[in-house]
Amino acid sequence: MNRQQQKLKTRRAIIDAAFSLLDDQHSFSSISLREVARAAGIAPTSFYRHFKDIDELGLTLVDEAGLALRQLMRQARVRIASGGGVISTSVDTFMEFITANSNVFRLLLREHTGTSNAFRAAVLREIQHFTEELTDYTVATTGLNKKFANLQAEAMVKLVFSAGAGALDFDKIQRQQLCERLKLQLRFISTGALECAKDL
Amino acid sequence: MNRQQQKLKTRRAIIDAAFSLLDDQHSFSSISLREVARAAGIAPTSFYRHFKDIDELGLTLVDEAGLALRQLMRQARVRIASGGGVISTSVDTFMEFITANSNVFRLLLREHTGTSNAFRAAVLREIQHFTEELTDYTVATTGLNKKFANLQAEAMVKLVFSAGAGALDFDKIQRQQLCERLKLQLRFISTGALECAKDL
DNA sequence: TAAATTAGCGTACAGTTGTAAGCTTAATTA
DNA sequence: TAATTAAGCTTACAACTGTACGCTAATTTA
Repeated sequence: MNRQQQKLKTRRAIIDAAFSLLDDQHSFSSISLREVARAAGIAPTSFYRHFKDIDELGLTLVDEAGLALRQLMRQARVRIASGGGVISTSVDTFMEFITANSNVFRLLLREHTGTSNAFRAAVLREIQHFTEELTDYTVATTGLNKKFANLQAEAMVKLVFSAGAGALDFDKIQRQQLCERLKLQLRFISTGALECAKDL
Repeated sequence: MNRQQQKLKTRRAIIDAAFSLLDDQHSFSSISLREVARAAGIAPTSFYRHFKDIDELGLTLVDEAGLALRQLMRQARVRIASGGGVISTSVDTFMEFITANSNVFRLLLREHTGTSNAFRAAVLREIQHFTEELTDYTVATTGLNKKFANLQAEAMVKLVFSAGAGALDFDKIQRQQLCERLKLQLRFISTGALECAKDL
């Protein structure tokens, strides 16, 4: 095995270990460097061969989480193209994501309101990215003016994330109900934005 | 001084100390029992004369934060009664609150997505309380059916809290812009809910 | 007044943390 | 092949954590 390959492999082990340590009871800020090292199967001090400190690892996790989110969006777009309502399909795709990757979503959720400026900024970037793409989509498909489309997209993303946060504590049936409520609320927003645009 | 009075005074000192230690860089889970004791001017072990453990203190903080929030609602209602738009007045009142009590709001925001089930449940209760009151208000003033009024209220509260989270990192001018955007988004929801109710 | 209660303190201890220093060993380079 | 590089290890240390135990002193109760 290559030296570079080995290093990448260990780096991956560290990242995977960190993700595996996150659950409903453990946030990133609550896990220690030593815990991560233990889970990754390396000595505590070896950690420094890969990351300057635990925060640098954290930012890497946020980046990876953002990447997963963007892939999710692409998946949703493919599904929409092959039939099904925009709102319904997007919400379903999102809910599938947080069910399969709850720890990844939890990370974004917590660091969004966390104690590190850098983390908050990183999560915010990902969310804004999400919002921008939705804005463009809305302008293209509905012809709503850009400002309103952006307001609508922002409100929708916030609502979806908020619902996602709630879904983490729910079982399957409760999630189903949550989804239906969310879809109606998103319908309120899209209908309201369109109606308000008339009054300009 | 009474023994009971003295005990209450110390208890208050602990609670105030805990609140004072919260800021953008320090969440409740990141502060230690010893830090709180130090800030309250008591010995670490004396802490246990007042709280079973640090979590019991945390729940007390959440309760107090919820109380402050409910008082805020009453204040908003008084303001609405004496003229001014419902949405505009509520948003302004809310923003004044998080400006003056940012640490209190930060606590709710973080524990809402935190690692303790008890904390999350406690914050959720406060938010639901908030939502219920808004639902009743909406039914009474607009005649919207209860289900839609509840969906509308929930969406609005989520959006307001989400905007509040963003406001914490903003300066005065940015907050002003945020407020205007938020008000428009709330308008979308109220208009949309009304419009969607027609289609029943 | 005597006895009981209790808020608060000091000491102590075992466990955990981040990380500095230097060694080993295997891959890379010259 | 010999010299260099570097990933990972072991050991070590000071700082901090929560909390058990027993004492003191002052208030409350009998």
